[in-house]
Amino acid sequence: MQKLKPSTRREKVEQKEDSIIEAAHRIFREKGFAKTTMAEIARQSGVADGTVYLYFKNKEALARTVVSDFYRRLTERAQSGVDGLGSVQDQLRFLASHHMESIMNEHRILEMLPIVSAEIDSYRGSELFDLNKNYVIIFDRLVKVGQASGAVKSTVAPWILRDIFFGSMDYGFKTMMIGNRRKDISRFIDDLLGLIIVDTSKPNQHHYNDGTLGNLADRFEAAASRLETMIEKRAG
Amino acid sequence: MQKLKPSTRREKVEQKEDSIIEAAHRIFREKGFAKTTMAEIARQSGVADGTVYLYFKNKEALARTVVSDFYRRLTERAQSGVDGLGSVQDQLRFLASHHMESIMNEHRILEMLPIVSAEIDSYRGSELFDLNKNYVIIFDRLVKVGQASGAVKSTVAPWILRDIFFGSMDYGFKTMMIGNRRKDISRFIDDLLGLIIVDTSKPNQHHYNDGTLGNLADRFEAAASRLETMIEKRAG
DNA sequence: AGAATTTATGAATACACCTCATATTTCGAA
DNA sequence: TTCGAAATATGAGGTGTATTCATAAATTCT
Repeated sequence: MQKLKPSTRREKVEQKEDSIIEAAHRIFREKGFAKTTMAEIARQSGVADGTVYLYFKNKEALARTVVSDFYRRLTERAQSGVDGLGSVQDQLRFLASHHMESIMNEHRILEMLPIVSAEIDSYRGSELFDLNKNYVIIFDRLVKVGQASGAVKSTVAPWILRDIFFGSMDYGFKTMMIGNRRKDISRFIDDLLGLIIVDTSKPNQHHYNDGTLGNLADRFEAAASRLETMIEKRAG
Repeated sequence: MQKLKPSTRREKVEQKEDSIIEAAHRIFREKGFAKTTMAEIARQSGVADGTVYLYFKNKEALARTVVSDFYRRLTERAQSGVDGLGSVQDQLRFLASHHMESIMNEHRILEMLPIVSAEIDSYRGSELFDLNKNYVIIFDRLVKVGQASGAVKSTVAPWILRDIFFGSMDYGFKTMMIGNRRKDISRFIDDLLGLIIVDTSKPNQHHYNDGTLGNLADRFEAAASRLETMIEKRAG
């Protein structure tokens, strides 16, 4: 399981730790927390049962490390993806797609979050709390910019928008998993963003539902456009 | 733990089963699935360890019963609460408040859902799946009525609205739990409903022909949405 | 090289779920 | 009321898995 020949002792130790984390991630991801045994992790890491406990206090701590690493990767990919895009709309869309894809691939890892978060009391200030915060702050920053430019609804508090954004997706993916409707994901993301973003074509309107004639016309055109797109797709 | 003197044998047996479920619910609710032991449940029910297994196949089945009962109570209270209200807006608001309150009081029970739902494959068609369906259908019905009358946004597919509604709350409650912000709940519900409901300040929801332009747009969008659904169905 | 320290091992322990041989209770027929 | 069969209850023991710890091996230091 080890990749390269280690030169220093420290490297050797770290490489062993990595091989344990790797095996743990693989098995947790496949079978979830309860059905994963420490013996299997030890076997796949190529170490003895007891050795795992030299690196991790217990099964929960090991799982916590795996979840932490998941969050780090998630954040890293999200940030670098967002950085490559120009408009807030595109950035939010990327963030949503990326989040959806990630939780679908690793939902077993995400399901371990309540298990490894111990008591909610002590969750605050924990490493996991910070990692989650670090991740969602990417969304917060986009919303801040978006609200300033009028691209994102200003009628809703940013932290509430954040809960709606991530909460909807975490829940929606389950629905789509169960219903075998992976193809509905992009529709889901479109609709979700539609509730948050003011108007993709006119980024200066503050209220979607302001009842003015101009807004009415915009909404009419948007609806017509959706129908056109759909009918075109059927034809071509 | 038993409440009244049983008269028939059947009653006695059922009362014992109830006392086990009661104890299980109390302890699961307090400590969650993993930290709850069957021995403790047996002790608090006033039966021997082995007796619990005469009533439930294993710990998971017992937990499943507890979760099922939770859903039944949840649905019952939600439906009767909704029935006593007149406008769709009020009904949705009640549903949201009731859901929030329930998951805050029994989040440990809700957290057991993935544990007791076995494999996602077999979840479909299971008792729990049906119970969940029965619960969320209350929302679906309100949305259907609301979209027809223009009180609820018609730009978003009902099943997506449902995921957004429940998903946002399930996620948001955690944020507010952690942040000790119970007082923000009503603000949260207001903002969430604001995204779904077309216009809160106009409670004359029963008639779609209120003559405002905003309502006109809603009616157009509702029609477009119906067309979308129709075309989609024809294609699939 | 040899001592000291770090790291690794896997048999033994602890603990929780669950089973099952046995005991008790219930209930209807004699 | 008594007796026997069926239903129900018991808790000691089996099983599986997390975790520990006495011992061994490997590494570093002198």
